[in-house]
Amino acid sequence: MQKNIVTLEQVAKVAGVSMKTVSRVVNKSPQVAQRTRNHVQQVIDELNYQPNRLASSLASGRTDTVGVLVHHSVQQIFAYPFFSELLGGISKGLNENRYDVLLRFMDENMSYTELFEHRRVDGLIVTNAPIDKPDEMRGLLGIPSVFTSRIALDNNRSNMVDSDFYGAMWQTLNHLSDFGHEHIALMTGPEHLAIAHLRRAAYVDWHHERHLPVNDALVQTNPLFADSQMVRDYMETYWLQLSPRPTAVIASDDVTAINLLNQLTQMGYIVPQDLSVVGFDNTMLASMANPTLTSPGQQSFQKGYHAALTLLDVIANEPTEPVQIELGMELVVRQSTGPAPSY
Amino acid sequence: MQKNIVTLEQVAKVAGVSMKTVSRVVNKSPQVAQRTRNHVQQVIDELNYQPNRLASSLASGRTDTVGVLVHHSVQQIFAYPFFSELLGGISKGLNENRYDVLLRFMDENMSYTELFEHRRVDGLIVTNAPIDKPDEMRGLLGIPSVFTSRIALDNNRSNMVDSDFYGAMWQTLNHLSDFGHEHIALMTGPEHLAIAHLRRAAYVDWHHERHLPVNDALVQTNPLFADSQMVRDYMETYWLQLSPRPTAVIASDDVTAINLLNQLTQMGYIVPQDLSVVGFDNTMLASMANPTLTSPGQQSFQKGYHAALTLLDVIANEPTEPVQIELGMELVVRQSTGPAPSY
DNA sequence: TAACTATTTGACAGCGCTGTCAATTAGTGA
DNA sequence: TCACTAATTGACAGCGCTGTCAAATAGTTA
Repeated sequence: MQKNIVTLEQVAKVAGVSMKTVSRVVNKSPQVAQRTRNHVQQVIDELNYQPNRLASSLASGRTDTVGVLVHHSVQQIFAYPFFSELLGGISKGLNENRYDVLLRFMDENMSYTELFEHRRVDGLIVTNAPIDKPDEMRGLLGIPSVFTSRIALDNNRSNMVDSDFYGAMWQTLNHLSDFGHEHIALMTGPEHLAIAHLRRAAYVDWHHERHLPVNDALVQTNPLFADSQMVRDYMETYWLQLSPRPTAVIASDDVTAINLLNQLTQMGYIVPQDLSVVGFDNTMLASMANPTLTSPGQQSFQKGYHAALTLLDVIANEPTEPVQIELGMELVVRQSTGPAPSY
Repeated sequence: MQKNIVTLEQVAKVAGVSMKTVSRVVNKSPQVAQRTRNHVQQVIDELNYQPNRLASSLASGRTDTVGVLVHHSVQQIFAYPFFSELLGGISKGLNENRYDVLLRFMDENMSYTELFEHRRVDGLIVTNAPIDKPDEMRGLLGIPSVFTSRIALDNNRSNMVDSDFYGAMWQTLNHLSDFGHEHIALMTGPEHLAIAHLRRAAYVDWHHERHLPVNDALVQTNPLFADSQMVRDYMETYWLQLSPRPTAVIASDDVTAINLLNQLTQMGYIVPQDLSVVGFDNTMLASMANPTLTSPGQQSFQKGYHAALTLLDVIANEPTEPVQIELGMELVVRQSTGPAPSY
């Protein structure tokens, strides 16, 4: 039942040329005489020849494939539009250059470098890199790789396409400040992601610059995509019980913010009259929420697209200096933020 | 600068055994004496040997990789949680069996079979297969493949893991009927997807069974994820202008339904008092909407998971009869549906 | 036409691994 | 200890392609 597989060699024999010439035609090498090319192409079509890409890659050392690694810490990653858009952008950037995506969801005991070391890909794009595994991440610096987030808080030599979270926090705080908010709560996200640290740093710096005191109780870590129960607990501890009560909350992400909105509604509070709520990432969810959600926007698709192009550049040119791109974020103001209530 | 690459041969030489024995150790073949295994493993570790999977695949004919093809018709596919969950399930099913995912977003001139014919994957999972390209889809039947939707309306010999859309429509209509709705509008989705036809068929059959007339004006195709403008146009044509007005709308998907909700709110109508709205797929969006959305739930993660296992089964056992699995859907009732208004 | 350059083509040795199957070694019972 | 079976191991020929580099051919100029 095994179908007869047509190889380069057979095509060459039938066409009466060398394998190398057929190879040139298949790979659209310009240095083949037009007549020869036509003739060989015809034989290829007749025999329905399909090149074996494995053999080709083995011989050439190129796979035209890029590994995309997704860190497990974000179990529900897929339910979050940000990641989907990012992957869409990566995919577009790669496809436009005839590269493919080998997708891998990392779990605890997977190696970040394996895909490359086993020669299955020419390079790696790592999303959601944790900052608590510096050794593993640094192991990637020796191979063509691009991160879509910081892998360490200090400057490092990774190729990186990231968003300006620090600036986004600053914008958000200015916006809330303009509305008269003085006690602003911040849900940073989990410690093992750089965003948590960047947000906290921006928050602290912003307050310092204005000579405002920082109330530590208002700045808390939380898991991404906190569910209703978590959000409820959070509210009860860091909103209802505190005095003075914060008048605004900056959530770690849009899902957490929306769960916050829903819990507040259920508890009989009105947003933004009783409390202003800010999301993060400005995913499609922000405009679907009710009230619609103020949220600083990450250009997720662009981020993925640039990450792809950057990696291809790194693969092709092996730059000696790390390529580090920071994409701007823009605060999109919607209904969930408003003037601070005067308690 | 080229790093010294360690090969099987070198390990064999250093360990003083044959290449084949090293190969056996690497592949965890049971037929290696324990002493030998230990010794070879030690050398492997010392030299930090990394197998070249390309060479291995070329020689063995197995890639341990599966291609996942996503049809382009759904540009925004990635912004829709359903697909993300599906991919998550596929990935889990494959990873558990040490298979990897090669992801490809199809565009007009990509071949569905290429990845397999080029020997880069052992099989294919096709999501969102269109029904208007029967030849291309049937070309896939000769190779190990699984579809996560129907590729044709008639019975066909594809391996398939699908959801019971027909049953879901039936449940939804019963639910609306219980609330007294008699004029129910249906947004089927686009013609080139099987869901549109299945929904329409269920809708018609349901009405026939009850000897109710079918008002063709109420059953309209629409693009998936219809945006605000489209939804507005739809409303103005098929709701406001019709007499009698439909009292409920079954949308093609949750995003369309939510856009519908938002437009209605903006136009000053109240859901479900003025109009009941039903989504489709019961994605995470349904519970985030306000009012929360009644929506028949596809087990998207499970669907992906089963598709993966089915494909691995097909690859391993080449069953002669097509494997066709239909997963149940369950209507999740929330706030967006209620008693029919009496105009 | 000769002499030279530019363009095309081909021979062949790998790329690094696995399948086959025969050879060797270890284990067992009498 | 011997004969026999079971468990281990190894030699070698590919898998199907590309890189290298030399050979052949075509094109150009004087």
